[in-house]
Amino acid sequence: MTVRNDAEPTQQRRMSAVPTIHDVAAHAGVSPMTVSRVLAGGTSVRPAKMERVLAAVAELGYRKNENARSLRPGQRTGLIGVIITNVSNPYYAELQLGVEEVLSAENIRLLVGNSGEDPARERQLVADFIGRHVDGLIVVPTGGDTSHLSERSLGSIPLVLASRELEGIEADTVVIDDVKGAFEGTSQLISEGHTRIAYLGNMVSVFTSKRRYDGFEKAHKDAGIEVVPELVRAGQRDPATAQDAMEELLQLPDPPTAVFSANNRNTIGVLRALRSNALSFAQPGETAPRSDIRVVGFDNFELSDMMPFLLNVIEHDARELGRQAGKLLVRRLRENNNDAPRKVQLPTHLRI
Amino acid sequence: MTVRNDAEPTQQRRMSAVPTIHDVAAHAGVSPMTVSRVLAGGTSVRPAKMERVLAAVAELGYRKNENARSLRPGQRTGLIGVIITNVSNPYYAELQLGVEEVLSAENIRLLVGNSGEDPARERQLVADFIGRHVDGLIVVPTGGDTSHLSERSLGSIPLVLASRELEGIEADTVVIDDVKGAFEGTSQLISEGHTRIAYLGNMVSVFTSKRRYDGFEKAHKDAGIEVVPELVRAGQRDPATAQDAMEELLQLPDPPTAVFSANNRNTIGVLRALRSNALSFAQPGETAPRSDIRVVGFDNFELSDMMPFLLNVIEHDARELGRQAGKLLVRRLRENNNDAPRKVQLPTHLRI
DNA sequence: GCAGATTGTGGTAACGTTACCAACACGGCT
DNA sequence: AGCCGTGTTGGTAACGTTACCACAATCTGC
Repeated sequence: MTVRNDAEPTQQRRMSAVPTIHDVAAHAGVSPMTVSRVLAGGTSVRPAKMERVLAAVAELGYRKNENARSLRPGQRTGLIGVIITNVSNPYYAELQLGVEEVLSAENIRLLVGNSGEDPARERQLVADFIGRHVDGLIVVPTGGDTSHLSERSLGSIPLVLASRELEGIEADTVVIDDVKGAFEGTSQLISEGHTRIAYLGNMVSVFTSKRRYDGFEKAHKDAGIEVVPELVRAGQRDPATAQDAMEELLQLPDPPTAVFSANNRNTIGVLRALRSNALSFAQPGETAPRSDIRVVGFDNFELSDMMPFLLNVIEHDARELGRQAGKLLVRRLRENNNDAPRKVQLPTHLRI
Repeated sequence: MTVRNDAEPTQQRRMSAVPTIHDVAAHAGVSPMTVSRVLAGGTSVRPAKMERVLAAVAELGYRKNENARSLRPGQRTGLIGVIITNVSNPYYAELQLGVEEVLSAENIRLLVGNSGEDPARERQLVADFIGRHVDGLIVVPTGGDTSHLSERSLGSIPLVLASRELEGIEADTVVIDDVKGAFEGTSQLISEGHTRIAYLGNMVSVFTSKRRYDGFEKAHKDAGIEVVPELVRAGQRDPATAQDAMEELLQLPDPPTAVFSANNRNTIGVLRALRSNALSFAQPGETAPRSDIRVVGFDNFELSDMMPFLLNVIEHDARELGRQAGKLLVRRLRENNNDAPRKVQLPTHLRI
């Protein structure tokens, strides 16, 4: 039965603070090492002592201090950093949920940060997460300067890029098949006879936007028609600016007959513009607004099926994207290997 | 000019791993203490050395190891745990964003976990976060057993409850004025002449659900009418089950003429049920479904204004709720005081 | 009943950091 | 010249944990 020489302060601390392995050891009358062994799996510990230790753990409500544990060489923190551009976009909230689903099964916790599409903020978050010694990073990159995500900067911390690739960065990546999705959506419009199709999307500097525009363009090319330059509006990041852009398009002398919208923020803006346009021309007594403008939008979103206009969405599974990103990271962590980066591309589906 | 006796392994580590304060010290030709002082604010350090240290920090890309730092007594981790019930509900995603907005300004990072309304999972997350020595907790509690959130269990870790209170737990709390909101929404329906008003919501064991039901009931009482028991459906947690419940109500011999829905998940289910009902009775050629059933729903949600039926929502600001929760926690951390728990109640607004 | 193998246990050190104390240099003062 | 304060610097220890080693306790086989 050992007695700590500094039993007094420990006694005091126990009142308010988290118990340490020393407290458990003293309580069970063993050394801290024995406690550590019991918690590590209980090999080479006499059953009687093991029981005493477990009782002490339960009684004190002891939990390993993960921060102290991870300080020892070769130990992991059990933390990963997740940087998304904006959780308030339900698409990224789903992504976060998918990541958590996979990683919490591995008993890994998430440090979450929103970059808000700001490269400086992303860089700051990465630096902070490295300082906290995360075991890995899952990032939806904003693009621009990527040096903070380079192998030189991250050292041995595995990185998974989600939703967007980055030129010059070799890392596991999960993306969706933007080009094909946009191609199919646009082709649908063309097959219905439309030739003046508007495009609304984010800045082309964003990976997915560029790819979706490429698919939009390819569909035109394959059909032997040309994209109409004055109907292309890129740079809208939220429904409000998208609505403005769409209202502008509707004012044109020769407005588009169909719209391809490259993400859910833009689609919602388009629908709002169409409704305000339809209402301003509505007959008295007519309650349901109508519009003859066909809309196809990338990304599904909640209630897309309840919209008052005909709308087709190119749907894909954001939660699955998060799950896949999580799985790629877990695989890196488990195998600890230097395999070539893996690329996963998830399918899209045009919902009619 | 000191030279580390173990320069060899450090040299090797620097290739792949994160540099330590010793590496910086060696690089700048000073002791680790001087580096620490420079980074702590640079008091009592000769400008020349300070410059050398800062240069070394920049060159090596050194970042404090926050885990090691927080191990010292009296030091904080700069981490707080955020437990929400489900990020895929945009309401809670907004809440998370509001929390982050306030805490990232304080240079505090978020450990985020989803409880999925499962008390056991919540308990597990709390235990884990305590093990990581978070400086504080912001929790949307699921209810049920609350012992893991008791002062005895948390010790000195400050807790802020968001969106829901807990009986028997004394903690800073931010809620919205559920009772008043539900009262106003229901009163609106009653003032329009409705007397057979359905109620759809989550289980009454959930704090907000109970309060919203209370407001619903109070509006009836004040108007001198009675709640119709067979029109009350509680326990739907997602749109699908809410839709089922609403379809059931529509099948009743004497169906409701109005619906009060206690949260956005239920409102969406109600609208889906109304639409499928309207479509099944639609005349050939009629494209816009109609419904005579009046709906008022708690929580605003994106596109609520674009629904094909008349709908009033009781809106409130989830991001502001998150911000307030963050501010309450920051205040506790800063003042380190034992003030009585503060309660903040945010207003709702019936959108007509 | 004893040597030797085997298992169970504790001490020590180290992970990266910083509070505290001691030591040092340097200038100004008697 | 010697003393003392001020300002700057480094050594040491501790935070809570666990790998490694050494030793104690127990169990085999003769």
